Amino acid sequence: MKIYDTLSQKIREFHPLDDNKVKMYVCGPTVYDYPHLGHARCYITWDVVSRYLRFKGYDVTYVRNITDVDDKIINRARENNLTPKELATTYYKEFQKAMEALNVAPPDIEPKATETIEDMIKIIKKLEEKGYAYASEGDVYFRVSKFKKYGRLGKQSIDDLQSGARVEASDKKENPLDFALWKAIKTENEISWDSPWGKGRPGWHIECSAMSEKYLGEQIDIHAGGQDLIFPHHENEKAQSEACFDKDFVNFWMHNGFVTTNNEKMSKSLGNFLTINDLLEKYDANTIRLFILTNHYRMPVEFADESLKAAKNGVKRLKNAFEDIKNTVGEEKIKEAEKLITPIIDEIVKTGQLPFHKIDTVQDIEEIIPASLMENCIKNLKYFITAMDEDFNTSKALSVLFDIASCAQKTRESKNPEASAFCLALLLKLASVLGFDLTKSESLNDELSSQLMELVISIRQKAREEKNWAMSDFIRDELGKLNIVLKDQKDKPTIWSIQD
RNA sequence: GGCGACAUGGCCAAGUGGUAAGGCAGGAGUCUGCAAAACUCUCAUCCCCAGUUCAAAUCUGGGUGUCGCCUCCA
Repeated sequence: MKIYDTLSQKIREFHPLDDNKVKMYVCGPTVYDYPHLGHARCYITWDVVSRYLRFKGYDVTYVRNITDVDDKIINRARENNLTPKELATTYYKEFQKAMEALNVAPPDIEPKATETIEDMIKIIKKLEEKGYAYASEGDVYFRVSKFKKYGRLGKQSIDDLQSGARVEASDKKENPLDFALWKAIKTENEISWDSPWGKGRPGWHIECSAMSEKYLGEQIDIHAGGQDLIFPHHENEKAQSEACFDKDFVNFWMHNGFVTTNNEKMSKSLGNFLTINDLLEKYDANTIRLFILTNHYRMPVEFADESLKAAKNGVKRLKNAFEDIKNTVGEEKIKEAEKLITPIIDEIVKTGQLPFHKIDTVQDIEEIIPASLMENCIKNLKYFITAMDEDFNTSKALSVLFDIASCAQKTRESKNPEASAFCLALLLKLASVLGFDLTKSESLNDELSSQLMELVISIRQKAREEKNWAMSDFIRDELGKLNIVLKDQKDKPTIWSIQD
């Protein structure tokens, strides 16, 4: 598979550094406010990347940190009369809640900056010993001029940066470009830790160098985050880690594009952001995910209500495939189909070939699934893999889901329940690789409501038998107002579902 | 000023030099008591100009427009 690497600005063939183990580090949020759509885009993207790498058989260790100490947290806490820890905890919980609601799988390890201070100090000390860092009035700065490769990731030359003069000049720094590894306390009662340079707290960039090394080692396969982190954050991380460990820090730097509104980046500083909570009131996790994944992860995504609505209807189509087929063939058949297709998917992912050596399995399947349909499923599966192998082309991959859904519906109509279930099983599997859950549906949460619902349906059925269309349509319309949608089926009981 | 992107149908969007995936919306039909869902059919020559080539949305050059980074940001 191929992945675009920001450093080389090229799409390169991906090979893990160590066997099939993938070490992946994603820069997590600074928890000082509600997470917004930009965060959703970012973490959905890396969620899909980690899911797909696992689907491909890689042994992924996914680390995503939480920045729980920094200027913004400290200031915001002060404004609200809270300790930084209290504020960070509040918004960390909000973040977790949002991720769960978006069906973003938790990372394997989620370290917090405040729990990694010791490790940061170790790195800073080493950098100081090696001459890459210097202490100045209790602060410690990274000596940018000593690190020759500085600026390569962000494509900035030190000269240009210096003439840019947007960096904060300070008497404490040898060079305006030098950045803080450690910041001394200014007042006695602010949050701080003891260090060889006195009481203080870490600079922003050092935490990722430390957490990455602590949980994944000195070299990692993938380091990801939003495009806005390329410079200076990732540039600085890279400088610190490589200066400290004398090794290339990261094999593939990956960065996702922004969410924009009115053609402008959605960000906290611009105040034009839409929180995930607000969004979830109107659209569900699948819809938000489809909206995001229709765009390639490196392209900007323009937020528009119309696009979300389009995504919502798209999700409905995929979910209808599941619901229609479940109602026609039953859940048992779908489970059986899942058992049939799993070894096929595994084998194609691994070898690109059908498992011909497992003759028995193939013969069993041939008796149930028509060859042409089988061929179509395999074609789609391979197309999905090819698309995702090309730097995670989710937009292309999604077209496969729609094709399989349509295929499943067609076979359902042609009354081939096994074949239909087989397509559906493939759909569910590939959808889950992209983080969709098509099986989850709104349901009535208590027994009595369900029973009443059955009663209403049977009353309407009586009316229909008596050709009392006025009554039966009235019931259907009124239920519609409650977001309950009825589907009459020929020779089968009416089915209903709750749609948001 | 430096660096990096983007410009494809009504909207969103993929596109690896050989003749435009997919989704949404729209139109026509099948099914249905009517709906809904589903199914079938239908709907573009790719910002402008020049060049390379037998052949370009895809490569080169020049425009025009939009965005991002260079300061906290996913």
